[in-house]
Amino acid sequence: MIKGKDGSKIPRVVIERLPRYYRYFDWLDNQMEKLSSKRLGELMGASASQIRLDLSYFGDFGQQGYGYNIKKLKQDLTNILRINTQTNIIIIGVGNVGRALTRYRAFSRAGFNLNALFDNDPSIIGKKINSIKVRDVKDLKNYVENNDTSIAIIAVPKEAANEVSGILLKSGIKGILNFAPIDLNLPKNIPVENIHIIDKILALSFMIKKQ
Amino acid sequence: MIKGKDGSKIPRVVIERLPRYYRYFDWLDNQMEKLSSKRLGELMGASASQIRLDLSYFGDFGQQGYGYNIKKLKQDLTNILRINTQTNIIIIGVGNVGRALTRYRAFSRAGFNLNALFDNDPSIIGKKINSIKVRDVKDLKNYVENNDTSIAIIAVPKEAANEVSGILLKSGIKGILNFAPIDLNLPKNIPVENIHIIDKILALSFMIKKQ
DNA sequence: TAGATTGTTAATCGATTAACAATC
DNA sequence: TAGATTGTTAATCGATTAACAATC
Repeated sequence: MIKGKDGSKIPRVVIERLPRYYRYFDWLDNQMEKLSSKRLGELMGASASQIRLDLSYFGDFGQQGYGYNIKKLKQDLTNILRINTQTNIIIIGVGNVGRALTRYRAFSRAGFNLNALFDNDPSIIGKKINSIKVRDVKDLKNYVENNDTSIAIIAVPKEAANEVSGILLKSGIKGILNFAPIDLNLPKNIPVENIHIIDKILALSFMIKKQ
Repeated sequence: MIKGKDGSKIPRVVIERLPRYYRYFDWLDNQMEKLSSKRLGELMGASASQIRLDLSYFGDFGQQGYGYNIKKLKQDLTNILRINTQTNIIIIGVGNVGRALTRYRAFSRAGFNLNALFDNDPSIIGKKINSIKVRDVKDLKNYVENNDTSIAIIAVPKEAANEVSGILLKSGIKGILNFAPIDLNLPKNIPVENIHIIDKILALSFMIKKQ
């Protein structure tokens, strides 16, 4: 269980809102010095109460009568989200999506080091994509066991996703970002975030129809 | 406001779960004939109550003492999510992410027709990507006004995202799938789904740290 | 000091789960 | 018929918002 400043459980919805706060403070930095939860709420489309309660899980960042110092809070969020720490990541599956992520600059800007790529296609194993060698997925377990790796990004077809996630689990991976359109069958102590592109566009499609 | 079978409001969380139900029924089809909400709940990691209540917003699909017929419910979800209808989509921004989406087969499998691409880079305007011509973003408004277009996918840098979404709004787009790491400033009657990859991996990074 | 604004607790709202009559 | 399972209403749980004492 994930605990906040006083040992209380932090709701997952709050954790998932944290990067959004970071985005706002990053944007506001160098524009102004401070702002209140009321003002930030107007900018974000959230209530001032929610902002104060969300942030209070992580620390006492504000000051009565003043508000939040932007530079300071941005720095605190940088630490909380480990943006200032190098985090080693790997990608499994260098098809369409995996290949695009290889070139995704935002990862390195946020402190994520892409260290290895894996695939099962003999025609690309051994080649380099964006100067990173594509390894055989057969070597995945051995690689993760012997190289510090925090997060694995799964970008394989859905038919292969559970086999890959099983290998990652056994190898001691710490977290998984899953792009395969399937729910991974993993114990709930290993954090998983899903990016189901098709689910999003289908929900959109439904909302349009009924509008 | 989006209304269900008896005119009641359908919560957004329920709409966003709908594609997931579709995935399960698609997967179960040809494996078995029927299943109960209890059994489906075990498979999905959800409560039987939630499944029955979620589905009841859209219709009476089950039968007492029997459960849900898989083929029938899959077909019903296909209609509800318009998977059987052609939906015209366009992509704005053919950088890293936009280009990958151009080759994303799952879109056409779910009934989405990618009809046009837009960018502002003179060196790619006029060229073809995956046999679709890249148009000048200056022609975006004119294109959307004169060609039936339901959904626009924004894959431009965050600095350009709000300008693009403003043009789309004025042109009468029906829904937006946004990949830019910024919150679009749009009236709330136009449905938007965000895919913030960096937010997801940062949340994961936090969860790992505190584990 | 007076005004502003925090962090936190209490009240409210909305979503999830439990219970059950209806009925296949 | 008896057992199973639905759709729906009521109870519970969790998240959001409102209120306010503390204090810069």
